[in-house]
Amino acid sequence: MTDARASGAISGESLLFLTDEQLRQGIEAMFFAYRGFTADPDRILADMAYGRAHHRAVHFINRAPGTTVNNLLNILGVTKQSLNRVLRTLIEDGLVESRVGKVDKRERHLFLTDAGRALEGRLSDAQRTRMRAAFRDVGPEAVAGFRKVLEAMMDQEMRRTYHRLKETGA
Amino acid sequence: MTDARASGAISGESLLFLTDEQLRQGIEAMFFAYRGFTADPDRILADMAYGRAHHRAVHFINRAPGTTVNNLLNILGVTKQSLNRVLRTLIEDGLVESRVGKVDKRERHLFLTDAGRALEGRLSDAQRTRMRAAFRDVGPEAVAGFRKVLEAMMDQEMRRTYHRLKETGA
DNA sequence: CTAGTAATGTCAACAACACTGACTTAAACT
DNA sequence: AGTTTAAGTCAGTGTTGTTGACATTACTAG
Repeated sequence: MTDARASGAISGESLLFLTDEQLRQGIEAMFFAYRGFTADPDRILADMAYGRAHHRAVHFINRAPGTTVNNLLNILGVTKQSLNRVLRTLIEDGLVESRVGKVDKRERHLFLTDAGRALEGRLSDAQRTRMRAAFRDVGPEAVAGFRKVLEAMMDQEMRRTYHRLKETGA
Repeated sequence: MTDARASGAISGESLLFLTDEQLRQGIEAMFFAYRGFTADPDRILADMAYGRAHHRAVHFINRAPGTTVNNLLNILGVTKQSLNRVLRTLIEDGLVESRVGKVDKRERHLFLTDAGRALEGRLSDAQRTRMRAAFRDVGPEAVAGFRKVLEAMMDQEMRRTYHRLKETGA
C-alpha cells in the first residue's frame, strides 16, 4: 500500500529503514520493550497499594526535589485531580513531604522522606538493572542511537522537559 | 570499536553509557517517548468509544490475520476477560470477524473486516508518520541502535513473539 | 485597597482497562 | 468415558485517567 518504494525515485537500499515494514517493526519493538521496561517495578508495586502512577511521582520528585505541584503536573502530563489522588496517599503514608513555599506561599514544594527514598531506590534499581543489561549487551553506539530516536519521537514540549531534567542531574 | 569489556580497571570514559545518570536518562527518555508514541492514535480514538486496548487488538489482528484468541492473548499479555471485552465490541461494531476453526472447531480465527482495516489504517498512519519523521531525522545507524536496545529490553518470551511477527511480515 | 488571577486542594461522577475467581459450553484428546 | 483445552461469560474490584464545579489562600496589577 503505502510502501516507500512506490513513491517514485527512491534508490531502494538507502532508505530501507523507512519502509512501512521497518516502521511497523519499530512500533512493535516499542510496544514489547515498554512492557519489559515497566515489568520489574510493577512487580514490586503489586504487593503494595501503589501502582505505576505512584512510581512516576516518586521518580520525578526524587529527580527534582522541591519541585512544585504545578511543575510535576507538567512533567507527568495528567490532571491535578489525578495527581492529587496519588500525592495524597504518598503524603499520608509518609513517603512524600509537602512544604509551603517560602517565596510564594501558594506553592507546595515536594520532597521524598527517607521512606520515600527507600522505595524510590528499590523501584529504580529494578528498572536500571534491566536497562543496564540491555545497554551492556548492545554497546555504546547502539545506546546513542536509541536515545536519539526516542528524543526525536517526543513531543516538543516533552523534549524540553527532558532536557531540563538532564541538565539538573548531570 | 569501544569494547565494553575493560576487564578490571574501568577507565571512566569507556563505560560512561552505563553510569546511573545515563541509565536514568534512558528511563526518562522511554517515558517521554512512549507518550509521544501513543499520542496520535489516542487522539483519533478519543472521539470514538474505543481506547488503546482496541488499537492494540486491531493492530495485531491486522498483522497476523486468522490468529486465534489464545495467540492474541499471548501477544497482548492480558487476561481473556480483558481481551474479550474489547473483542466483543469490535465484533459487534463490525470491525472484526470471528470464524470457527476448520481444523479445530474450538478455536476462533480473527480477521479484520473492511471497516476494521480502515480504522487500522488511520491509526497506523498516525503512528507511522511520527516514527518515520523520527527515523528520518536520526538516520539508519541510530535506528539500528534503537532497535537493538529495545530488543534487549524485552522479556525473552516477548522477544520470541517479536521475532515471529517479524518473519511473518517481512 | 480592590479586583482579578494563580496555585492548590477537594468532591463527585464517570470511563477505560486491567485483575481475580467461578462457571459454562463445545470440542478434542487419551 | 473421562480429562483437558479454547473460548466465552458474569460478577466484583482496583488503578488511573477524565470533566466539571467549587473553596481557599496568596500573589499581582490597577
